[in-house]
Amino acid sequence: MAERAGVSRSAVSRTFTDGASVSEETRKKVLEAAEALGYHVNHLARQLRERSNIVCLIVSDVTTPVRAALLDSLTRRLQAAGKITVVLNTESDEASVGRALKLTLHYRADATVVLSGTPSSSLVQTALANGQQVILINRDDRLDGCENVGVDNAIAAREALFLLRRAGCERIGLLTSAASTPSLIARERHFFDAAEREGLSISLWKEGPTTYRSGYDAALKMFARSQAPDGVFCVTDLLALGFMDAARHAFGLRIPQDLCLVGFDNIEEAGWQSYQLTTFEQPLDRMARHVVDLLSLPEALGSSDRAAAVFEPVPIWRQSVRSHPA
Amino acid sequence: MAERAGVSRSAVSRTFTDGASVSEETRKKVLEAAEALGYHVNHLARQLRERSNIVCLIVSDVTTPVRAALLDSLTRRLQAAGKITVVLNTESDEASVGRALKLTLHYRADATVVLSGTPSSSLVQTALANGQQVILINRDDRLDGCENVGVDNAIAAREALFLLRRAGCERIGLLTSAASTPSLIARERHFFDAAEREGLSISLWKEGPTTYRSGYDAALKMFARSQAPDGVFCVTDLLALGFMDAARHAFGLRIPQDLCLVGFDNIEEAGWQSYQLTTFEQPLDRMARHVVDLLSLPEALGSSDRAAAVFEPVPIWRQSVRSHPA
DNA sequence: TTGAAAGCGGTACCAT
DNA sequence: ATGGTACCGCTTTCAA
Repeated sequence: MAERAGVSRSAVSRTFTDGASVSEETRKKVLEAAEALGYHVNHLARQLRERSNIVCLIVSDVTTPVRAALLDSLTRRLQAAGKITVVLNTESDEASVGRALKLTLHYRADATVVLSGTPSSSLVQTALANGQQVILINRDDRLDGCENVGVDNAIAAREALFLLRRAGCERIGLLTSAASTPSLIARERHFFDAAEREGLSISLWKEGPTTYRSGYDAALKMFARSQAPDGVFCVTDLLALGFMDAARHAFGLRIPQDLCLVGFDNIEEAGWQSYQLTTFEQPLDRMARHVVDLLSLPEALGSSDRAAAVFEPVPIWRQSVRSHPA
Repeated sequence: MAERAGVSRSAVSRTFTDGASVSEETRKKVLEAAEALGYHVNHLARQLRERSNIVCLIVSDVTTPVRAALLDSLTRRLQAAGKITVVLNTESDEASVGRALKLTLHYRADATVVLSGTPSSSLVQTALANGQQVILINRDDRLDGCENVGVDNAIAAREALFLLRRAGCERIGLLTSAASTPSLIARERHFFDAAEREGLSISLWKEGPTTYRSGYDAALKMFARSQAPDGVFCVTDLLALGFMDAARHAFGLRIPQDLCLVGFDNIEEAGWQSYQLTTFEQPLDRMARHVVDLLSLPEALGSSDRAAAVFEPVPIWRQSVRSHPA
């Protein structure tokens, strides 16, 4: 202990606590001694009395552009808010997420933010019981006691359908992945609902994981048969980009003349010259900010308000959809 | 404290310490009580006696594909090794990195891994003095006492030049960004060295940050004048992809007939059908594994060996370079 | 095998 | 404003 500054430990503590009363003189002595000894307050020892200030991020597939972007916003903002961000990189299955969530308990995290995968309800309950705040991002299945922040999939699905119809597409398809995450399922369901309301029939295609490769493979298979679609809503930009590449390079299809494509996420790559994908942007940074707000303002809003914040996706008009029928 | 299990705290501790001697009976009692009370060992309180098990990752530009990939490997492997991974998302300037590094001291991190930016030498020294291990990734400037892991930029630069020459390129260029990170500078320098050895003159272009957009803008400017290059080594895939898009779409250049391009990193996107970029892969996962090894085996290797591990980049042959002169 | 007690690095309360 | 002290949750000697 740095009390070779010739003062008590209390004085040291007060020096590093803002709003405590220390004379300028002792303060200086302490600061000097600290400098000499290379002393730094141990933030984790503080945690023995108060909150730990730790926020755990449970995430999988960090390399996926959307995920990386979300992780970026979140870590930035958490850090700005003075939180300690621990990231738990898991698989997205329930067991892995469960293990990760259990770890957060050992770290005495004040809060856990789940970016991917869904923990079992019982595990969440124990986290909650341990005084932890649990925030789920883009999980449409609400769990009791969790706070949710996500994007409005219904709007995007409806608008996507509108765009394809306005373009005069006659055989509309929906491409999704075999990985059924809540938000993907929601986009699918809302797209079908909207189509049904208009008496349209949609062809559904599910292919592998949510990757570029899956989109590519899907197109390879779809255009190898008769009755291929001329307008497709891909539930993810990554799928859309792969789909577009295969349609163009393997089948010589022109976008948007022969085929219209709508994506979702607005990842960087969607704006690249080779793609110019029309898509919907998730306001990730605003969502991240909201998460931090949720952590900071303890119970400012009524609990019903907190339970679910849904952000409106913003359409990004580029060139993969015609503005009129061909 | 869970001694309503009817045992001492010592017993509880021993139950959760492997290799401690507890009778099966007490063990059971403790476990039951823990279950009932929802008790979880506080890993951060442990740290008051021993090592904290915390590893800090200092990183900027998380959305950049290489960075995200590295972060992914690292977090995965650290977690597998039982480490607690705290990520500090900073800007890459020295001041930000410095602030981040200072934070790691407050968290009593056992080690800090710097993925981007370079901390000042003095700050590193205080971290070292506090018993922290500091590992720098892809910083060619060696700092005293740090361990380094990186990729061999010299080989890649030489090989890139070879590829372009074999393709018969006559006006060879080098595209880099204005952000002079050590590894970018190294690639540039080695490329020039190699060219000089062969008596070749290279045209150098620096453009903005290390992004797709910069590559795009660079091409726009370069092909707007006479004497444009017919073979370019882009120090980063992202630059190469932007460059390729502008060359193709704005100038109708055919790749590789009219223009040969070599990148570096082998990000996912480089393999996409629209690009098929010939590039060099950084063995990120092996590098990540090495980092974890460095953390685990305390002083297994001689300190000179540890000081710098350089991995050989592996060439990824695709279609952006001709195999013979046109 | 078990329990008592000391100490890890802090902060907060209570006197002074 | 300052110092003394108890306590946060856990591990580790040391005796029993």
